[in-house]
This record gives sequence, C-alpha cells and structure tokens, in this order.
Amino acid sequence: MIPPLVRFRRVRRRAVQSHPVRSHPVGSHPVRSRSVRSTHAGSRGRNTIHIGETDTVDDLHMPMQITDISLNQLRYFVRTAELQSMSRAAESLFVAQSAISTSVGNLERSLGVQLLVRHRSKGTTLTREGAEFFRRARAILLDLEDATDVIRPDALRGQYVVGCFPTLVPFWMPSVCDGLTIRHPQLQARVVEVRPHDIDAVLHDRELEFVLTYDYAVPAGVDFTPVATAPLHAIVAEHHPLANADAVSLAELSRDPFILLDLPSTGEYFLETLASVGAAPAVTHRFGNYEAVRAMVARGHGFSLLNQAPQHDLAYNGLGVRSLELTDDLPDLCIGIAHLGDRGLSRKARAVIDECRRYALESRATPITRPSHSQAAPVPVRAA
Amino acid sequence: MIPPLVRFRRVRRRAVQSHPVRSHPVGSHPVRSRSVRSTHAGSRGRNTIHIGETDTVDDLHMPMQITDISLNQLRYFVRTAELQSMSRAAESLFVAQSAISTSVGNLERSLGVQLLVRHRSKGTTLTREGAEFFRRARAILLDLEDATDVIRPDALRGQYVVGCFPTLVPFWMPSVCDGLTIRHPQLQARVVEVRPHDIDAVLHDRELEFVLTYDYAVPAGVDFTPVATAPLHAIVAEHHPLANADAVSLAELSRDPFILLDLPSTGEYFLETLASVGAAPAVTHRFGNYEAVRAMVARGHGFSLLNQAPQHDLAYNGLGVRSLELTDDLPDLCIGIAHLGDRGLSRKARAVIDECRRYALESRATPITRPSHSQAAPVPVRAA
DNA sequence: TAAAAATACTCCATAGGTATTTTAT
DNA sequence: ATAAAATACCTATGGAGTATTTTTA
Repeated sequence: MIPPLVRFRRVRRRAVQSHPVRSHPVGSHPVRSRSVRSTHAGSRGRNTIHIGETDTVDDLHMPMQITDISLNQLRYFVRTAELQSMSRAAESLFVAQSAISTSVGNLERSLGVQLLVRHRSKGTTLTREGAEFFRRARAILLDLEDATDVIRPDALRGQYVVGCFPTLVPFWMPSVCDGLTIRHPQLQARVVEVRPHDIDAVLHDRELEFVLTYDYAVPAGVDFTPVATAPLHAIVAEHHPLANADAVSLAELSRDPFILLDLPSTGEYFLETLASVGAAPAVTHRFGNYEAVRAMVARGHGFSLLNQAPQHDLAYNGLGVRSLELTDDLPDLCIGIAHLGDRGLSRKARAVIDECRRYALESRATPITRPSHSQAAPVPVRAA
Repeated sequence: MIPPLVRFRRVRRRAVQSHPVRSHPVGSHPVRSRSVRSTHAGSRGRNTIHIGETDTVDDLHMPMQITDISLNQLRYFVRTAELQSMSRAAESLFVAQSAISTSVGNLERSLGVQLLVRHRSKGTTLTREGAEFFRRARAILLDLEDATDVIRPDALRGQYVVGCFPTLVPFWMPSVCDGLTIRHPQLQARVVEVRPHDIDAVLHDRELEFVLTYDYAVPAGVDFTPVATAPLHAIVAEHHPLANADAVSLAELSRDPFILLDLPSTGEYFLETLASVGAAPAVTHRFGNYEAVRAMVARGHGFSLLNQAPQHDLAYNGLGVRSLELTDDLPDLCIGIAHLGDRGLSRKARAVIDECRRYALESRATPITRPSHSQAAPVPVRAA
C-alpha cells in the first residue's frame, strides 16, 4: 500500500489580476490561487525521485491538471457531437445556443485543440482529436452517472438506451420496460434495434453497453451471457391436417411449402436447421416480417419455423395458426446478453438485464438459471 | 449504427426563485432552466419503447442526470478522502478549508448519500458508499486527464506516480525520470517502491496503473509485458582468485561463503537458483540492502549473486568488486510491466514505459525488442 | 484546550441569458 | 436567403474568500 497520499506541493503564483484584458495565450490561464505561502519558484525541481515511506514531495507544480474544464463543457460538447449541431444541442439541453458556442469554444481553448469543424450553415463535424475526445468524454459522463447510481440506495433515475435484436423487441421489451417502470419509475428506457452486423460497432464505440440477442449473432471477441433458450417450433394454419398434433417432425412438415422468416442471419439459421435433419421443403415465400409470415401460414400456404411465439394464435388477417413442438432433436437457440467484458456493467444495465431474466421466467422461453447478474445489488422494489 | 441521437425532451420546470431560503429537501434542487417552451407535464410518459429508425422521443424527463455535480466537488472529495482530512485537502489544493467543507457537503446533498464520517477533531473517514464513490471519482478524474493528454499533440504535463520494484529503483528510475524530463519537461514523475506483496492491491485499487517489476513477483491475474531480461551474475572481491576470470560456474564459486541479498521473494530466488544447479554454499550473511552485500563481498567475505549492476566496481567502502558472468545455463530474470489488461494504459503510463524501454536499450539489461508500447499493445503475458 | 469541521456572510468571476452580426451553403 | 455559429453585452448564481462558531478527542 502506498502512503496516504501524494501530497504534491504546488508552487504558487500570484493570481494574475484578471483585467478584462486577455493577456495570456492558450495554456497560461491565470491559476486560481489566492493565498501565497512560499514564493521561491525552484527553477528546476523537476522529476523528483521519491523513495520509501516519507510522503511529502516539495516543489512540484500544478497538483491537479486541467482545473479549467467543467462537466458542462463536456456535456455540451458531447451533445453537440452527437447531434452534429450546436443549435440542436442547445435545444436538446434547454440552454441558449450561445451557451453551447462559448462553452465548446472555451473547452477547445483550454485543450488547445480544435474539436469541431464548423460548417457555418450545415452544423458541425468532429475533428480527429474531437472524435477521440468525444468517446472519452461520453464515457466519463456515463461513468459519473453510474457512480451516483451505484452509491444511491434508491431506485434508478435518468435515461438508458437498451440494445435488442430486432425480432426479440416486441416479445421481450414490453415486459422488460414494464418491469423497469414498476421498479424504477424515474428511469426512462429507450430501446433501439441492433442488427447482428452492428453489434460489434455499437459495443466497441460504447454506444451501448450490451445487446440482448441470439447467441449466433454474437461476433467474435464479444462476451455472451445466456439468459434463456428459445425452443424452435413450427407453425401451421389452424385447419392444417397436422394442426392438432402435439408434436411433429420437420420431415413430415417438409412435404408442405416453407414460408421463410428471412432476416439477416436468422434466415440462414432456419434453412441450416432444416438441412441438418435432411429436410428440404420448397421455399415458396420469404418475408422479412414476422407477422407477414404468420399471416401467410394462416392462409394455408405452408408452414414456417419460428422461435418466438405470442400468447395468442391469431395472425393479422384474423386467421388462426397453431404452434407445434418439434420431435427432432435440435439445439435450442440461446438468447442472452452480448457485452464487452473488460468494463463492468453499469447499475442501470444490470437492472435491465434483471428484467430480461424476469421475462425469461414468465415467458415460454426456458430461463437459464445462473447467479443473478446483479450479484449483491438487491433490487429495491419501490411500488409506484 | 444508432441514429444521431436520443434527443430526449425534458419537462421544464420554472426555475424556483432561489431566495436564500433553502426551501427544498434533498433531491428537489431547482432545475437550472430558464426558458419554458412546453408546459404540459405528461403525468406518465414513462418507459417509452422506441423502435426503428425514427429518433425523437418526446416527453422524457431529465435529459442528463445529475447536472448539479461539478468536477471540483469530485476533486475536493477525492483529495479529502486521500488525505483523510478536509483541512489538509484544502492546504494541498490551495483553497480555503471552508471551500472544501461546503463543496463536499453539497456533493453529499446532491447525491443524497453521506460520503464522509466527520470525526470532528480527528479528520474524516469514508463511509461504505464514500469508498465506492471515491474509487470511481478518482478514476473519472484520471480518465479526464488522460483524455486531454491523448488529444493534445504536445508534451505531457501534470503529475504521474510510477510504481517500481524496490531494487530496480536506483538502476532504472534515474534514467527513466531523466528521459521524461527531457521529453516532457512539464511532467512531474514520482516513484514509489512497490513490494511484491502489494502489487496486486495497488493495481486493483487503481492506485497505480502499472508496476515495473520482475516477472516472478507478478501475482496471478495480473498481466505482464516483458521489457528486458536481467542476466544473473556473480560478484567477488577484486582480489578474489576468480576476479579475473571472464566467467565462472556456480559450483566453483560455491566453495566460498555466500552473501545473500535477502529481500522478499528475491532472496528465495537466489537460493533456488543455487539449489537448481546443485550448489550449496554456506550462507554466512544476509542483507536486505544491495550496497551492504557489495561492501561485504568487497571485503573478501565471499561471493554474491545479483542481477543488477552499476556502471562501476566500487563498493561503499571504497573497495572494488568484480562482476563475473556465469557459465551455468540459467534462465534470465525477466523485468517488465505488471498491469491490468482490462483498461488501456494512459498516455502518461505509455510515456513512462517507453522510457523504461529506452533504459533497457542503453543499460546492460538485455532489452526485449517488441513493437513499442505506445502503439499496438504487445501481447501481454499472463502470469501463472 | 486544541484541532478540525461547520457556518455566516461578502464578493466577484463567470456561466448563461438576449440580441445581433458574421458566414457558408 | 437561410440557417447556424460567433460575438457583444448584461445579469445573477454560486464558488471561494475571511472570520467565527461548534464539537469532539
């Protein structure tokens, strides 16, 4: 363990009487020090090597760097970068546009680096340095928010953006958001659909902390924590000869045409599954839309394979479908949390994931029981 | 990719005319909003589920949380926690004690959590929540500092604390600090000795980012990036019969008594090395001090084994010693950087490590040539 | 009693407001 | 011509100062 602290001692400089004249170039802002104790400014008390237990290092300048940056500057800059416009950032933050302009300007002056390129009437874009600083500043603001969340005993507040595989959204997210509303009434959750192709990017850019997704969509290098398995099942029209069978085989079904739910990587999965048991039905229709598939099946045009099912059997056209278990021995799809392991998840993230687990328990999905993701954090249920 | 942004819209509340009266309890600070645009406060626009590409979510409260915390509050709190005293923190930061007191008090009020326990005349200690917040707040401040370091093109400034294995300090650190002074005149480096036992703690508490150390001292779960190998060699008095031999075997030497440099885990290493070649010299003296060993050897009391050597052959007593290569086939000791892999190293850390590499090149140590640490991270070796 | 934290109150630096000007598209 | 950013100027908040009080070892 290191002695209590660094205890650097700064060489004080008399506060430059700040006339409205801005006499100093970037980097030599008058230091906010008022009292003066020692005046000798040892001309080179540079890298003091300090060994052992004594803990006082004298004659070191500038105890804490960059005292002239504020959290608001970071917020304003981050929002401007996100919206690519100071005016929109101002609107979104409910401050005057001039506040953003001067604030970001001051930030750039403090840093000595241009962060934004101003295209006068076409918003702003980030410079190279700006993009780097943007990522870090956003991370800092989020870290701060999580720091407060974690030590506060009560319910969560603020906003949170949840990433979710598109087809899972209508099944999982209403329940998840509902649970959040009950347990954290002050928390505003927003769900964005994340396609498999984008998972890697949104996680690495730290746009999202995690994405609820199927395991097969998890890119290499991304951690995956399973939450539930989604049993693959077939649907047929309610008047289909097999409609009242409890379970069928893919081989039997495959005499009929196949209506494919054709979404990125989902489509391939269904076809591969059929191929794996030697079934080769005629693929007569392909839809990127779940309800389109159900309606087509309900009209009696064939069967389909799905791994999410609503709690009723009606297609949009009012016709009925039947879900059938499969007798084939197929690996279930796994649904879970794709996330980067290097940084811990925020308390908000853990709260959302807890809701996902809760949904897994109450839904048809088969929950994967594991030590709760929010280990010691007891979920304080504060009834609204 | 997610649409430009969240664009939450806050329900504005008229700024409470803040008379000096503190009329509001914790948590309902008057919001710093002046202009009012929309007034209806949708009584429950709770968890808005938002799917797809459109990007405007209305009626969400509180666009960015905790607007009422400042970086200075974090700085003051962190320094107070480190020094366990508001007064000392005030002194160290060159502000009035009252500034610290009110600032920390406001921070606690904003958080609604007590961070510090005031023992009136005996400083402060952290509460449980305070300790958690302290770690995070310190990390945030360091992250911010690194964010500015990284985008600034110029030399580094500020302070940096370097952790180093005790016996390496006098060999490596003067050169490292000297190099830093040349390349980063504004950077104040401070070296602390870190004993093997403490490496794990200082890294995990994020007191230090890395420690320059021997590989054998690296605890499990800590990454290690080699920088140099330190060839084990023997020393004898300048009048020793073997003094002019170019190289000797441990067996030959072991007829003489052995003066052991006996430091935590270093001592065992020397003894194990002797045992590994079947040499069993009489251990007549043990010192925890490098120069004491040399002086004893210079007086002709026996030989010793070391793996760091100064550029001259004089012991403190003015007598000479001779370094001898060993003919035995022994594994060299590896010196390198112990660090946690989950978070990237700061620019300051990388600068210091570059200096370590530079020292390895110019010293007797055998540098391990790898792509510079400041670029693509070399593959860290995970200690067994 | 001494040392540290809290409090009272004063002051000014500055963030943020409004209004206006500048400048690319 | 328009939309966005910069600038000018003003106001008021709040952070930090000094001085004093409170409190516990």
